[in-house]
Amino acid sequence: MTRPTMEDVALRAGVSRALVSLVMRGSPKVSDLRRSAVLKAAEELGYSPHAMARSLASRTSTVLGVMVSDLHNAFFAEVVDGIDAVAREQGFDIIINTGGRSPSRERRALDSLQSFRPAGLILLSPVVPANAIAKAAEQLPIVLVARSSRVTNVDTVNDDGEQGLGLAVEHLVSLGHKRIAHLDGGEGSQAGPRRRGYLAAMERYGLEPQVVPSEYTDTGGARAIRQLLDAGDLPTALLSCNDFNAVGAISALEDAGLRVPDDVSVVGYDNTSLAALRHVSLTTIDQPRAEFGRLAAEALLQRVRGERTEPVRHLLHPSLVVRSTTAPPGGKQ
Amino acid sequence: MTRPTMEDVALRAGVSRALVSLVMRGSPKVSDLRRSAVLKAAEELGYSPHAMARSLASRTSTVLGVMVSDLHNAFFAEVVDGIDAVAREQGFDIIINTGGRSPSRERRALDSLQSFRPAGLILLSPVVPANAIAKAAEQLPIVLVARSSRVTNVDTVNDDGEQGLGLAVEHLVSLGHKRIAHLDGGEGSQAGPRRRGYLAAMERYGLEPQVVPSEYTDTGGARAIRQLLDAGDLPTALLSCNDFNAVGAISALEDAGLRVPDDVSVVGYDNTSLAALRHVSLTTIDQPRAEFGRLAAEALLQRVRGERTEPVRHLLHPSLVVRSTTAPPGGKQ
DNA sequence: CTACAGCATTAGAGCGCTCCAACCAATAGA
DNA sequence: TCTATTGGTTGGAGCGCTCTAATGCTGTAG
Repeated sequence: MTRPTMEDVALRAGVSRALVSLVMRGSPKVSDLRRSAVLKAAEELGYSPHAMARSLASRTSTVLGVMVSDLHNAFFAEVVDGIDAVAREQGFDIIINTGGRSPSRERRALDSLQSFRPAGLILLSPVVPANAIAKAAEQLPIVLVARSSRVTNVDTVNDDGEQGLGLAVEHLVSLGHKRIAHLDGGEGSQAGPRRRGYLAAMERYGLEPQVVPSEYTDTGGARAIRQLLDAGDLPTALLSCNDFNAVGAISALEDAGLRVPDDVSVVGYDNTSLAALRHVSLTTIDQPRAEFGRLAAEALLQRVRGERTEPVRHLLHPSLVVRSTTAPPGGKQ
Repeated sequence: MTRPTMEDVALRAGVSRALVSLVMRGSPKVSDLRRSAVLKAAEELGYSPHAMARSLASRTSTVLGVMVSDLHNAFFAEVVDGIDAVAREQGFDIIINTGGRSPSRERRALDSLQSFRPAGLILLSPVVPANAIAKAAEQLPIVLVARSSRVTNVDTVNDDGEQGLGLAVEHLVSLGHKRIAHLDGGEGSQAGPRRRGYLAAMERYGLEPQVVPSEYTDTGGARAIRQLLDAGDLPTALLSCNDFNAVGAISALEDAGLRVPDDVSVVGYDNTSLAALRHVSLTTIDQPRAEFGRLAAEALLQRVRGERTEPVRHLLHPSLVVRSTTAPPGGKQ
C-alpha cells in the first residue's frame, strides 16, 4: 500500500530524480529517449505525483478551493460547473467543501480548505461574517459569488437582484396586476437587493408595496402564504425571493383551494432546474449560473497570477423566464 | 501574503519549532506556560498549520476524499452530510470533487483527489469502469456508495433496489393495478437491481412485465411516455427508475391531457426533496441517504485504521413513501 | 555528594517534491 | 587547438512539518 515515489521511478528508469520531475512537469528540455523511459517506469509502478509535496516544494499551488454553502441547492452545482471548466482549461484543480449554511460548519470548511494552501478561494454564497472573509483575504485571493462585499481585496460576482425584481414587477404590471407582494428572503444573501428592486419598481409604477417576511425555503414560502390567508389579505401576484420559496407558496395556495395562475400569479427567482420541470413550470428570474462560475474562476486566476490587484465587481444581468405560473389577474386569460 | 510558519511562531514564543508542533497537535506533555505562550504567538501571527506539510511529514492523512458523481442531484448532498458528520466527529476532514457523470471527468476528479494522498476515498455512484476502481483500491481504502462491486478490497453501501421495486409493485398491486410498466434506468448505477426487482415482483404476482428503456433524467422520463403514447400502449401504472424520471413522466402525461393519479399512477425512486415538495407529492421509494453516508464513512475509517480487511457489503432496506401520485386504476378512489 | 529517575524541551533527519547551479558531452566558432 | 555555446542531465538545498533520540533539568533516593 505504500505508494511509489519519484525516487523509485528514477531508479527503475535509470535516471536522476530531477529528470523524473522534469518529465512529470512536461518540460521540453528532456530527450525523447529518457522521457519515454521515465513514462514507462512510472506507468509500470503506477506512479502519480504527490500534489502536496509538489506544492510544498514549489511554493505554489494549482488548486482552487471552492466553498459551497449548500450542496442541496442545484444552483451551486451549475456555478461549480463553470468554475471547473475554466480551472481545468488553465491547469488548475478544484477541491470543494461545504458549509451546510451553518456559520460554524462553514468556518470549519474554510479552515480546512485553507489548510491545503490553495492558490485561491471561491466562496459560493457564504454565510460567515464579513470580517471572517476579510481576514482570510489577507492570506490568499478570494472571490465571492452571490454575496456582495466592500472589502477591497476580494472580487465579487453577483446578479443584479434589483434589476431582477424590477423585471418581475414589470412583467406582472404588464399583465395588469396592481396588488403585488414580495415574499422576502430576510437575512439571506442577496435578499437586500431583491427587496430594494421590488420597492423601487413598485414606486416607479405608483403601486403600494407589500413585503411579507419569509425565507429561502419551500416551508418558508408556505408559511408566508398561510399568514397572508389568515390575515385575509391575499394579493393577486407574488414575487418570491427564490424558486424554492415560490414552490412552497404554490403548494400552500393549492392546499387552500386556490389556483395558480388563475387566482394568483407567482414568480420565483433563480430559474433552478426545479422551475424548469414541466410539472412546476415556474415563471422566474434566471441568473447566468455557469457564467458566474466562469467569471469567478477567471477573476481568481487573474489575482493568483498577480495580473490585477484592483477589486472587480461583476454584476450580471438577470433575465425573465415566463412559464405557466403567471397570468392576468382574475383568471381572465 | 506569505503565511507564517511554525518557525515564526517558535521564534516569537521563544521556544523551539518542535515544541510548537507539540502544542499544535494538542500533546499533553507541554507545560501550561509554554503552551499559552505558543498559542498567543500563533494567534498574533494568524498562524494555522499547513495540512500538506503535516501529512507529508507524518506519512498519515486526516483527509477523506469524496467523489460525487453528480452535484446537481441533491441525493448526494444528503449522503455527504452523513459522511461529514462521522468524519468530523472522528477528526477527519473531507474534500469533495465531482465527475459530472462523465467518465473522463470523473477519472480526472479521482486522480486529483488521490494526488492529495487522502487516507481513503468514498465514491458516490461512480461511472468509471470497475477496473479503474480496482486499480485505485490497490493504493488506498475505497468505499463505494450506490454502486456495487465484487472487488474484495472495496466496501460497498447500497440500498436493496430489488426490494425497493418489490415494495413499489406490491403497493400498486394492492391498489388493484395489473398493467404496471417499469421505466428503466438503462446503464445507470443500480438500474440492474431495480429492473430485477421489478421483474421478480411481477412474476411473483403472475403479471406480464413491461420494461420501457429510459434514463435517470426528467427528459428521459418524458421521452419514454411519448413513446408509450405513440404506441397507444399506456399501462395503468408506471414505476420510474428515479424521481427525476418520474417527474418528467408526469409532465408528459399531463401534456397529453392525462391526469395523475386518476388516469395513471406513477412511483418514483429515491425520495429526493423534489418528491417531497407538496406541489409534486410523489409516491416514491426512500433510501436512507444520511445513513449511507455514515456507514460509508465508518467503513472507510475502519479500513484506514487497519481494523478490518474483509470487505463489507451494506445493503440497506428501502421503504415506501406513499404520497399523491398513486391511486387505484380507473380513477375510482 | 553521586546516581538516577522522570519530565519538558530540543536538535536533526527526513517526508516527496522543485529549483538552482553546476556539470557534461557534443558541436561550433576562432 | 582552444574556448564558447547549447541542450540535456544531475546533486543538493530546502519547502513546513513530524518524529526519534538525545538533552537539560529538576527532585528524590542511596
